[in-house]
Amino acid sequence: MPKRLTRSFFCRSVHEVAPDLIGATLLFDGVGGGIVEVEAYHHTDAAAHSFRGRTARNAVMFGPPGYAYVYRSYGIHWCLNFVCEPKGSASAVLIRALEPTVGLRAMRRRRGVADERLLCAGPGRVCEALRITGAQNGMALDAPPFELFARTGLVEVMAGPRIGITKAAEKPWRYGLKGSRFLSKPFSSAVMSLI
DNA sequence: TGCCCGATTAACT
DNA sequence: GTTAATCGGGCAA
Repeated sequence: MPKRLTRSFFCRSVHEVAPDLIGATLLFDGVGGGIVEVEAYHHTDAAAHSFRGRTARNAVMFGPPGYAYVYRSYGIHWCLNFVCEPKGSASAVLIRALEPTVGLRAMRRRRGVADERLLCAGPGRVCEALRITGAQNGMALDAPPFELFARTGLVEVMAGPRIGITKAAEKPWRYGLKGSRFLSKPFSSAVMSLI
């Protein structure tokens, strides 16, 4: 049985936690799969919601690590983040894609598509498949209905520029599982490490 | 108060 | 490749 991720897992730099999440398993209400793509956001990073200080929307990012920060994107979609580092550093990891493994029937129904590769390939799609909304903003990640399990064994992690941003777009803070069919977009084969 | 724009997606051509 | 959908946050006035 894989080891559950606890609060302490998130009490590190967002740049350590983000690649470490590749290969971990995320379930919400018993539905989800393996994390194959994430992005890191830090308060010193112009692309981060926390960059310009605390507001009502991003308040959870300024709180303790190990909690979910969920925000509305383009007025349409929800996006899920994991808050990292010591309290107040205002950093988080955006969950961008999963390899769906548990609850495929529910995910297909919620998403309205049959193709496994399109169930969780993108941050908005992940939230739709897992039925995560603003109601989950501020919820603890180490307690139900969230379940997180550490990966078992080594994985090859790719790194590259983040998607859909204009500020600090050159920073290589997007991480993904090498060769996964479930990425929201392929990596251009630049940086890779075995962890 | 008004205006611009975004950590997106799906449906176009 | 391009664009509409859709709306709250953040900032200027």
